[in-house]
Amino acid sequence: MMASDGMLSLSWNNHKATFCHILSTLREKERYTDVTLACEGKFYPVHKLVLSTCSEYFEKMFEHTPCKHPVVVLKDIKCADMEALLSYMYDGVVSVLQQDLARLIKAAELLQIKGLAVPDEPPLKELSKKNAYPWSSRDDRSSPHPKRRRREDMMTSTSQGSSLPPPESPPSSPQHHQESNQSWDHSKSHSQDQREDGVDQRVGDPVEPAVEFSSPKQEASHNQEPVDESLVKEEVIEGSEDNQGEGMDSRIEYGGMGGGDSNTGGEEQGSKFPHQLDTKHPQPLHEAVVEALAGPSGMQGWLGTGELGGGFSMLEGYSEDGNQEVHPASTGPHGTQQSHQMVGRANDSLRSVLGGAGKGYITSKKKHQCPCCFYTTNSHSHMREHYRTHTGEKPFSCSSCSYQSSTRRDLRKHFRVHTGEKPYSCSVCLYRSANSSDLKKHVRTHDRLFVVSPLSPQRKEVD
DNA sequence: CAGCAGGGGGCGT
DNA sequence: CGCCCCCTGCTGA
Repeated sequence: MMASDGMLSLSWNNHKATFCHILSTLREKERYTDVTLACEGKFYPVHKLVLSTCSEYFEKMFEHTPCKHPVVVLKDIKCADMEALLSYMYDGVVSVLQQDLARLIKAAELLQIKGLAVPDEPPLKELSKKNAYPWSSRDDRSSPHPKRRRREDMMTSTSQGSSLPPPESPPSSPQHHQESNQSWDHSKSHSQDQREDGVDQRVGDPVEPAVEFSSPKQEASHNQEPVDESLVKEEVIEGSEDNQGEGMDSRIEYGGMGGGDSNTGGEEQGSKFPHQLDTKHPQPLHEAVVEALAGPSGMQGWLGTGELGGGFSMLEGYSEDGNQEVHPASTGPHGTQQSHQMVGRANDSLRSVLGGAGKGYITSKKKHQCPCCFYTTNSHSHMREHYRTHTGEKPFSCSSCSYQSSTRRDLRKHFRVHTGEKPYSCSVCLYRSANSSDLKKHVRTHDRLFVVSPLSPQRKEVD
């Protein structure tokens, strides 16, 4: 306490600690929370104030979000990382396994968490000298900021001098932590429903009712076996209200053939903030990601090439509908298949990227980045279609058999099997095909038998 | 080799 | 968004 001219300066000795403690307590009790972060199906009611204070990204997001209690769905951020980051933001400290550090940093950079991804006190001198975000340059990656380095040192050292209890330590296997927190999830989900205003701010879709997030998740959590976790995860992230629209006409009636089960499949609309994120991350998180790939991430097997897609907008909200009911056509352990499919598709996608086929996936700046793989496209509808390869969603059902497809096109193509329609006919023989590709394949057989003389359009048999 | 299916890109509306 | 074209892989005759 200092006094001068009769004025007393009252100092609250442990103000910071108390303040942080109160904030954490408020968060624990979900008091005054005004934003909910949704991550891997978990919901984190938090305070805009804290997020805005700790992240310019969130600050900007809330600036553009008039909604009272938005729900921000963060895709491709592990809930363990999210919890760690929240602990970091609320407590100023977080414990992280060394093997999870790179991934955490990556998440922090995506969210522009001050002190982890960006300096909490930007060096003004450097700002004037270099660009506005010197910490985001590649050069800077090679030499982490003092803040991060200090934190790394702290985290790698066993003596964590913090009096604060360690946060939920990120599990070695990110696929399993979800179980351990399920009861918590449910409480969060229920609290979610208690919010007075139901307008959600979703990364992928700014205006979606909250119930669309929580209900499918709970249903999935209750009904699915642990083995379906990957599937559950997909469901949780996804909303479902648009399902209705597409699902209604998903079963196409061809030639008046019988109806069938109504499918409530569908998809969601485009995203808004991912683009913002892109613009705010002009530099790809290459190094951090590569770092992360060296870790225990399940993606390392196929991400390990270090070849990253252009935008790499992790928060691209390509969540589709939450209706993942197992259709009769889908036999076998769906969840397990799904997991395998995820890897397989990812490999396919990677092959596409690396093989490239001259498409320029890597270098071109495409708008939409699949959150599950490297696939990028300029077309939102193509992305939704592609995303179904990860979710396994097949909203289009054949009215004559149990066939289901992820696209209307495939269903139409399939239905020719029933109708016998073969619109593609060979100009050389009487061959007809229901599939244009098959016709092309067939024509190639002719090409092997005939050559066309440049002087005469007539084909000559060669052998 | 044909049939079927999955998946990506381009283009018009 | 829907449609179309394309390529590819798998399977069975």
